[in-house]
Amino acid sequence: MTTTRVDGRLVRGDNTRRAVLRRAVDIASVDGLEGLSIGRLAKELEISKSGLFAHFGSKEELQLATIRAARRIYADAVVQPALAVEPGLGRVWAMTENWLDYSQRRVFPGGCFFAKTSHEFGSRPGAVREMLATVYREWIGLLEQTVAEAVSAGELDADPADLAVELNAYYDAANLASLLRDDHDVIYTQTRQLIRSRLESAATPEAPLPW
Amino acid sequence: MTTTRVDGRLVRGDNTRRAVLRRAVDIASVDGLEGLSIGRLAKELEISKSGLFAHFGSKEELQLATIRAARRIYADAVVQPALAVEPGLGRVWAMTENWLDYSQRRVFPGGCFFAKTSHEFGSRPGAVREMLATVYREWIGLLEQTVAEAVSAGELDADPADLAVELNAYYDAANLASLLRDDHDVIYTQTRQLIRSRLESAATPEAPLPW
DNA sequence: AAACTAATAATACGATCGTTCGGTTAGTTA
DNA sequence: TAACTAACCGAACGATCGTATTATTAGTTT
Repeated sequence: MTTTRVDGRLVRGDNTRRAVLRRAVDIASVDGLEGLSIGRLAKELEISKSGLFAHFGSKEELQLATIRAARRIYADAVVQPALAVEPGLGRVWAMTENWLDYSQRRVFPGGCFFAKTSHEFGSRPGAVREMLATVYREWIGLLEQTVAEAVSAGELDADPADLAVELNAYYDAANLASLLRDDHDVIYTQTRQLIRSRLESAATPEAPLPW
Repeated sequence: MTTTRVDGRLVRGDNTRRAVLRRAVDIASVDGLEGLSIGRLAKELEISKSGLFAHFGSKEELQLATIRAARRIYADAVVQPALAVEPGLGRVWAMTENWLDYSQRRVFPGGCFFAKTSHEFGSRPGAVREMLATVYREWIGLLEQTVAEAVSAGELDADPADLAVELNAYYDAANLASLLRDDHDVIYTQTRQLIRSRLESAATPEAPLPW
């Protein structure tokens, strides 16, 4: 068996690391970054606890790596497909559709990974909270910029910072409702309609409506 | 020393129970209902672990009792003062002010107890999730009814179920932002303004604006 | 083939978890 | 005062937690 080297790392070890993190994000989305225990993770993957541990060096490093892995999955599911749509109201709507799909399809089995973990660590000082806060600011900033492009294009008339916060509020509310209620279709359908209404009230007469 | 009896329970034991739950809601709002450990709770209160445990019989019962205790505190802080305001747009606004104050004043040190624990247990089947789901439905129902009263009074023109969901979305978004950002004043001021705007857009011309 | 390195494993550590059991204290009732 | 009960405590249980140490395997390099 041959292995190649990437950035001085053996591919064998990197595959393990990837498998660990793929499982880790799923576990954490259900049981949190604290409920994500090293022993359980090793048992489910059928590898040794100490071998797994060696990849990260500490629980906190595992948690940080898990957040980075979740961020990549999130970027692939929500952000990148929206960036393929040209700037303007269409992209704002694409971001909305992608986000609600991401929550509804359960890209993470426990719903939005970041809603879950941000609430878990939001009032616990430390590196984990700092990273989650950074991801939060990144995301709101991206949403704000997306709205700002639509304003520049003359398709929306709104304060980008305000509308970004509002859109994000709708997203998270739908995600939380889906955790506590059984009628998921109702929730996401209602949320889509509410956001359409909100965007219509901010759209200029010339704006082509993307729905 | 004399003790009296209430509902067949000695007051001595009930005082202990109350003290335990008062501390429990604070811990859970920061570290979650799972991070709420019996040993830690006993140590902080300087009582024995087994004596504390005997009051509840199981960890899950402690968690359920903690949710009930938090619900009472929430009712006192948010709901009851709003019910003192006469039905209509004024009461809707009172609910909003009380909620944002409840979050901002940190009635629970970790922010909204229910945002925290609902995210923690939302994807974990069991009695705890069921109780949190019930509290959620209660709360949204109350909000919806409050809006409906304002509609009946001719002060708002909106679908009560929709507007209730929207208001709750704004509340939770402010709470989460306050967990991840440092500029709390900005967050709550912005949220108040956003909700005022939303309510003005739904208010009838005759409605007296309560702000 | 020998030397070397990265990846993984075996084992054990002290701490803490929820829970159980048996005893002790405090206070009521007969 | 004696009997009784509710409240509380001390100690221990098996399990699991994160982490450290030491060994072994797999694969590369010379």
